[in-house]
Amino acid sequence: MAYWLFKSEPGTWSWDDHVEHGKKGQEWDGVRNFQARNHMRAMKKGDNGFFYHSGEDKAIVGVVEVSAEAHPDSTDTKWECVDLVAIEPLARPVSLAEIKADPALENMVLARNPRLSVQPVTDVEWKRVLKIAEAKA
DNA sequence: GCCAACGTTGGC
DNA sequence: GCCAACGTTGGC
Repeated sequence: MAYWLFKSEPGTWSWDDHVEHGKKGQEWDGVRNFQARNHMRAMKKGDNGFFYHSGEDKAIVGVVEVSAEAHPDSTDTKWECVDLVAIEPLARPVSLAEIKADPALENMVLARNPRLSVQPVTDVEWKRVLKIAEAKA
């Protein structure tokens, strides 16, 4: 099982928007970046990911699951996307500042390159973020 | 194939 | 609202 992180502006597409789509899944469309696309191609059905809000929130807010592997983006078939289902919100959002302040997470892609819209997350980082959320909930 | 210019993103 | 960083594009 691999872990990922999906970044979105809440004004454009928020966690709440995603939850409303329920269990049928939702295309993670609009990605126009080669690195991000490569990460999506590597995803397998059942992989988990974090949902991160950029802009005002700057925090990881929820957990999603890959419900369909990479396929052409219906908004632009030259690109590809995966489908995601919202699983559950974190016990409490974990902010970018907290991630940067945690020595165990300082090498997270999110801290080093916040502009990449789809990122890999290691097992260690995944567990650490969940622990922080639960510890301070 | 390289490199400069440009546009976009996102944190501050 | 500003500025720095990054990725992409296009000219050579």
